Amino acid sequence: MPLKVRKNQSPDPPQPCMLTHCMAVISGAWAANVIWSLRAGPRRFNELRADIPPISAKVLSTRLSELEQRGVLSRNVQPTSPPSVEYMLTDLGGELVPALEAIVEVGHRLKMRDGG
Amino acid sequence: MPLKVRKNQSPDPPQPCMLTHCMAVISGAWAANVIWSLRAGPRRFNELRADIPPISAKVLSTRLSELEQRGVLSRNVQPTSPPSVEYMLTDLGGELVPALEAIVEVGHRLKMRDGG
DNA sequence: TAACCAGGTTTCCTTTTGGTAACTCGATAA
DNA sequence: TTATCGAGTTACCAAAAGGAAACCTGGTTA
Repeated sequence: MPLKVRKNQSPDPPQPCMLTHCMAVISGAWAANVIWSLRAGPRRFNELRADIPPISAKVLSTRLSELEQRGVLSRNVQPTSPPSVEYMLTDLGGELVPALEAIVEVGHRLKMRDGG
Repeated sequence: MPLKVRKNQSPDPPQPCMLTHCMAVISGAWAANVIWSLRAGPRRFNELRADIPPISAKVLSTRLSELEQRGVLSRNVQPTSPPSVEYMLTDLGGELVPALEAIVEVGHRLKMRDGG
């Protein structure tokens, strides 16, 4: 007879929806790094490029508008000349920081395990 | 004069390396969901497919071998007939669970914000 | 002896992604 | 009047990733 699919303690909805939803926010290339860079305060476009060396202007720009649109960060144009633009985490974005810290924690152990 | 790139409190190495490293583990399609499904105990291949309906056999299979190779989960063949295969989190994999819980937390608020 | 089971793998195709490099804009400095 | 700056955008391209569906294996059951 076919094996039974055992009940799992964790019902699929609603948790994994949230998981999927939030993973979508931090999954794009460099998205987590952008948030990480902003956790210590506001940064300008070119500062972020310097923080995250391999990122291209195109991808950074894409990522910033996605994150802004999702309410994770805010974009503030300073009326200087030339205008400079500062990005900073919103309250919501700030809530991602502990999650990323937990991820960094695990990063350490993964590193120890397969890289010395 | 050109704007200065301000020092950020967070040095780029070594933290974002860890972040990038660990994000790579949980970034593949459905990787986080697989870990989430396993957090309550071992599951078989077809159980995982049932837990995560839109996942294809190919992607699940790919994801499982990546996660095994990275030491996040273990694969145990039961000598039954036909043999059944159980996957479960390793200790290392278990350490990802709090990180995912933090992410789910934020998922809730993101949902409230842009979806009601 | 034909069909079914678990647990995959293979093939093929489409979509998504990210990278490079060149270009834009309005304002200011040389 | 030409170059420079910050902050992007655009066009183009290559690679990677994911989905669908068919196939495989060895043992079992109808």
